[in-house]
Amino acid sequence: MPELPEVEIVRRGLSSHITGAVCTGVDVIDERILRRHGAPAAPHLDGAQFARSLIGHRINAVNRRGKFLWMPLADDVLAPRRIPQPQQTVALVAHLGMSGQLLLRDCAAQMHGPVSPHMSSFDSQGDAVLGVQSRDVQHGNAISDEFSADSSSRVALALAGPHVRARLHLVRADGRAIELSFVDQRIFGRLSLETLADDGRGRLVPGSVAVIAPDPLEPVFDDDAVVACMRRSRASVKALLLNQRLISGVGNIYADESLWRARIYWARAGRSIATRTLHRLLAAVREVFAQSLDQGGTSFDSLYVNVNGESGYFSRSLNAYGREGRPCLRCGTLIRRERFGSRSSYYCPRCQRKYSLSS
DNA sequence: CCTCAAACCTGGAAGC
DNA sequence: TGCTTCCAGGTTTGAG
Repeated sequence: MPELPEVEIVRRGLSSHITGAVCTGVDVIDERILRRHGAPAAPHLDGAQFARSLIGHRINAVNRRGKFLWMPLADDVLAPRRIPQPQQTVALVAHLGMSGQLLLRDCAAQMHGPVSPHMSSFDSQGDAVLGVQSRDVQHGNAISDEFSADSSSRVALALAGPHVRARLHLVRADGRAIELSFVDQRIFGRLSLETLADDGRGRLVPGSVAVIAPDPLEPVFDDDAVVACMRRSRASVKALLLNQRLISGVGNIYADESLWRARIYWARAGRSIATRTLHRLLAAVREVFAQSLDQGGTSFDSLYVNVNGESGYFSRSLNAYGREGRPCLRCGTLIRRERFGSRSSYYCPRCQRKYSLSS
């Protein structure tokens, strides 16, 4: 499943391929991808609204914090007369959840000539000539379909392939047409449109990102402050690592890997661990991230595929996660698994002592 | 403050 | 073989 390094790999791929591209069409194949996380009945755009808000906008950049990706959109090229509201910049926000993938595909058909800021291929009503398609496959009904004559939900689903939940049609500045598909088997991933606001640290972020802390790869991440916070807490060090309001981007896999690397038992309370050791833990988190990034992202269950559809390779580098009963690669002791809430923690009982030794 | 569990999903694995 | 149940994961929310 995608964690921070995988998301960063996706970000790099997207950034190099679609920065500056204009959205010319949107297919929402399964509206559940548009729901908000958490709140069951939280308001969200329906597929048609989502498509309408996206079409005609230019993707200005691809940013990341933790496991969140967001793409700030340039002023509406369909309504250039509208007064720009710099404080109200909207971004397309994506979270891959457990099984999400963002896949790019070059379209055979290319547009003629470069895309200008005032594309003639859009009409004055703001509708893209390429069409707005939004379907709810669960009900088999086309919500809005300008090509209803030659397309049906069944056709759309067949064209989409398995687990494609949404698709953006993009045209780059060089005129090349590209499809960006959001594929997600388990539908834990999310797509949303959110306005950007200052996060209090001088960075413009979407609302859903404003509530989480910086990730360890950001320059603003403050090791001393985070360690101090951990030293004050009675919570387990693993719970602290997974607390997105303290550190973002660390998931279950990399938490176990980092703890193994720093030789810390997962259930020890933060306040029971020496300041020096906690600094070592943060360093270990970065090392594990860096190692994963070097290898181009990880995949141990083949659900994760990078932006071009290639699988990552990091699975072989896991030292603790998923290795119950197999020898620790440092000391040979068998890796154990313990329940951590409703999930698992893997650790080496020899390298990661429950109580710190004299050191 | 902290922990746990539920809800959201699917499909593979395990149990019968 | 075929059915049912369980489980995994990230995130948010709410109860205790």
